[in-house]
Amino acid sequence: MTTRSFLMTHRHPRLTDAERTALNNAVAHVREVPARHVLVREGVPLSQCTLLTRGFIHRYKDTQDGRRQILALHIPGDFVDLHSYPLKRLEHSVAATTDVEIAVFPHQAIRELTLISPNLTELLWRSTLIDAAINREWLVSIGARSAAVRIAHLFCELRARMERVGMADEHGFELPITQVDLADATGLTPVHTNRMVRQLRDQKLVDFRDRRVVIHDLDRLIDFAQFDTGYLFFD
Amino acid sequence: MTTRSFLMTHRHPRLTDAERTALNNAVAHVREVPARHVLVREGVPLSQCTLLTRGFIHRYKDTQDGRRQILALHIPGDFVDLHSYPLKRLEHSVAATTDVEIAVFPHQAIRELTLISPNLTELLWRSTLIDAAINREWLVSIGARSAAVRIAHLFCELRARMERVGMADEHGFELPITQVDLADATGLTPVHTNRMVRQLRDQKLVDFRDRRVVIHDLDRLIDFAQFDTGYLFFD
DNA sequence: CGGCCGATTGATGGACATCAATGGGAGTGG
DNA sequence: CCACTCCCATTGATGTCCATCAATCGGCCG
Repeated sequence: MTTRSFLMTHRHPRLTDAERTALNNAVAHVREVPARHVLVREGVPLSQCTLLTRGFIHRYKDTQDGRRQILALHIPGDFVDLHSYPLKRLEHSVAATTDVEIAVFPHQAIRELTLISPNLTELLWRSTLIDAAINREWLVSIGARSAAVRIAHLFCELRARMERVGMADEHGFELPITQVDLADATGLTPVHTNRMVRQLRDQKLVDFRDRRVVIHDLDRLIDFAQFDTGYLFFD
Repeated sequence: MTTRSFLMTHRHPRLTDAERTALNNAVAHVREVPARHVLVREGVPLSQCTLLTRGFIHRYKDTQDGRRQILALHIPGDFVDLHSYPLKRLEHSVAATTDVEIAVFPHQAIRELTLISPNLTELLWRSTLIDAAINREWLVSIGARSAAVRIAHLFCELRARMERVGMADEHGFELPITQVDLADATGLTPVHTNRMVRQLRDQKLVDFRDRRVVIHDLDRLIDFAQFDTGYLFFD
């Protein structure tokens, strides 16, 4: 499977063909993992990274009192835990949200990439920082936005990211996560999440049902959600 | 001033003397900036990074409805916006919380460092990722912890980080920020923040007053705050 | 068919927000 | 040296958003 292009490298026209090839060759193997499987457990020393090629993955942290905070939702094309390369371990866990297919990059292979190409290194570094920018936007959402806006904002973000990899258009996208997941991502209870989802539906802003997000009027949703793509660094 | 060691490189014994020197030589100049001065505005193209050498800096984002979410608090020794190097711009703003002294690193100088030393590159990369880990812990705090615990947790974090640079001990530390800042960092209103600060004081867990955090029993505070240093990657 | 999970809805409670006012300390100008 | 102002801390009263508790329903699967 190493003949296949795992990374959306067309987004990075500055990469040379050699760099592109090296990147694809860094994949040790491809693996399928069933939904809910925990890929990485908090604190465990790691020696490889995961690129998601199919399905959804989330990163999360459990608190002492039994709550779960989802820190990130990943879509195909995302380097889920590239930050484990410089950090050596993660301070959170990683799990498959749905059945997934992943490409495994040994840390050693990434190290070799960084040795041959500062350019590629910067690309990878940048990728981990865009993840961090998304973390910060979620911080703004949870800290300063109302429940309904928070949910709408997340839908906008996921739509924008998924559109980028051809999995969404202005009318919506498949989102195979539960309302419980959505609640854990937005810092709300499942019950209140359900009510807010209903409210957004009633207001005809966005309809999340049957694992699918349907958008009636994207501009109106974006306006409601106070959404600005800037933090996704699509440039 | 380039003879002075700006980075806490003793924390990274793997660096060679040459690397250490190169890092220190990458400083273009040192500058003083008064409290409240905005160092970086959201979205503006950047060509340099800032290392904080004295005082406090915060990173924040203003929302449409006039709220401010503080995304990070920085203490001396922190590379405040190193992520602007791979990202070229920031999606948030950066401001001096107090009067500060900063060391300026041109992106070009950082680029040269990355060309001569993959080792150093990884150190810098790692530094930006630890910042991201802190972002995520704040996400857990705001999303899943009560107001009082949230505040206590932030005090624990700052204490641990400041102890590392000799600015705190088990009994407390100077924290020259206002309750309004604390509120904006924790996603609470200043009024409720004030009540929680008082409650923490009454419970003799931690006393934040007169720009100083006084801790009676650190173990008890850590326990109350559900604080675990793991995410700070002190290893 | 029974059991389980996720979605849904109602009733109630509580944590935190909002509104409003006072007080104190620091800086400024008369 | 004393008003005056401004910012920050503080407190009370009230309101509301979201949490909690509890129950039902539907679909899926063994």
